[in-house]
Amino acid sequence: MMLERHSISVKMVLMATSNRNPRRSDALSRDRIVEAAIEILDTEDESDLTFRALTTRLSTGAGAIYHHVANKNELLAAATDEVIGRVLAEIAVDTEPRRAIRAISLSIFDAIDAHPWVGAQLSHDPQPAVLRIWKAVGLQLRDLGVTGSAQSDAGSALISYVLGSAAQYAAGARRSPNDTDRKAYLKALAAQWTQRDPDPFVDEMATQLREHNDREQFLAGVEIFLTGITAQTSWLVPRSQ
Amino acid sequence: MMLERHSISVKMVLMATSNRNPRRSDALSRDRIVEAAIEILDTEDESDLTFRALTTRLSTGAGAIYHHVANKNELLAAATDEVIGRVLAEIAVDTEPRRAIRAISLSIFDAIDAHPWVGAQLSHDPQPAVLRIWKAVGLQLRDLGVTGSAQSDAGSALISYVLGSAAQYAAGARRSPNDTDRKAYLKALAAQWTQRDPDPFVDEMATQLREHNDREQFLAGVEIFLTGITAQTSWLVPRSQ
DNA sequence: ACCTGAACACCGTTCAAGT
DNA sequence: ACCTGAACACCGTTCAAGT
Repeated sequence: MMLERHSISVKMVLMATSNRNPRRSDALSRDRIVEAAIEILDTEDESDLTFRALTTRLSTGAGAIYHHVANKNELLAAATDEVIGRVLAEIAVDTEPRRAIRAISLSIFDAIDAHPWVGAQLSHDPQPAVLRIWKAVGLQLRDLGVTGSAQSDAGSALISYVLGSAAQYAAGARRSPNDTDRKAYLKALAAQWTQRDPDPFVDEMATQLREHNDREQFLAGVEIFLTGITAQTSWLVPRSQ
Repeated sequence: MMLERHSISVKMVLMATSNRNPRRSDALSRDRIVEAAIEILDTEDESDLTFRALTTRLSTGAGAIYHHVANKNELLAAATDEVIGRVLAEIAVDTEPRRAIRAISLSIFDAIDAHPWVGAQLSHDPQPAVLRIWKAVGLQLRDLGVTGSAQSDAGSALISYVLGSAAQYAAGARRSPNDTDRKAYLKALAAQWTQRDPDPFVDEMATQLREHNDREQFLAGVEIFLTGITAQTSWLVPRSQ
């Protein structure tokens, strides 16, 4: 509140410099808004992304943001698309489809590890980011010889698995930013399980829950998928071996 | 607004009858609140579940609800647990683990088809419903001979897949309540894909998207899983065949 | 065309006051 | 113990008014 006047003077300085350095212009744009949203989502809590927080950070009015973005949902989708797009673009082109599928899956997992809010977002409404993922996975499946509805089924299965894991993991990761917190969280969750259902079998499951490693378990799941797809494909099309 | 007075008089009638018929008592309880929440979520839009809507339906005050439920998140978790608990309890005990896993997966899929809001909820924070699902799946995997960390990995993979599919499907299903709407939605989404990325390969994917059947594709994914788990298990423990 | 910021129509949650 | 309902501290979104 007390910074209001100060932020105005900062803006005036920026306006002054922008005359000499147009690259540092403070002109509002969709990209700048999305960028600011990502910063807030990464730095603060997911609930801290409000239009009021955005207007403060961008030192502008609410209406100005609506001039570039239709609503909050579109803004969240754009932020998600930006993060996923960046991550998928970085994947090295690999000639071996199975290795490429592992790399794609893992890069999405890591992106959600770094930006937990993306995990929740990816299983919401039409997401442009999901098309990117479908294309990346689909191309590798094609190279693997999986086509037509089999490709659609396999792609759907893998993508649902990746997004499902991501969302599950992100739900916990949001409240445990580091490794120690994560372990404490899993321990508490395991205790909750055994308390809620005092059954020896649940006890065993709780032990596994406590001791598992997220990343390794995620990769184990990808392997189950690849094995399943390969086995089903080789059943139809015998390998040249 | 104008019904305010009327709802009060209705309540007074209920109070009068409750003296003679205690089973129809209007006493507030956690169960009654959860039940009312499920009704609103099923009947109206997800965003229509507000504490004001609840107080109107239960003809009470906001504070009364907070006396039985900690907050909105807990209410949503309880509603989700109620739906999933009901569905899992109905599954016939099947001696063949693979058939049982198919039944469990499908019943969760169908529950989310009937209550799309459950799909979004299941990939949020600690959900008691998720323990139920883990236990149901874990027991079948054990019967299949999968134990220890292999059981944990396989269970995690299957559950992530089921919840991921459910969330993806529910995201679309929320805005297309019937089959005709669903087809129109898929057609629009496919058109969006081809428009956003004019690539022959994306065109093929869009065709598959338009023509696929949700339920069949979901089951195809479960099959890929079962094949993968079986193949990996038989690799380690040769079948007695 | 782009931006401002007050105003609108909501939320979830709290809490003094009642029974 | 259980309930009431006004009040609080927020939201996303709109829109007349400015440049």
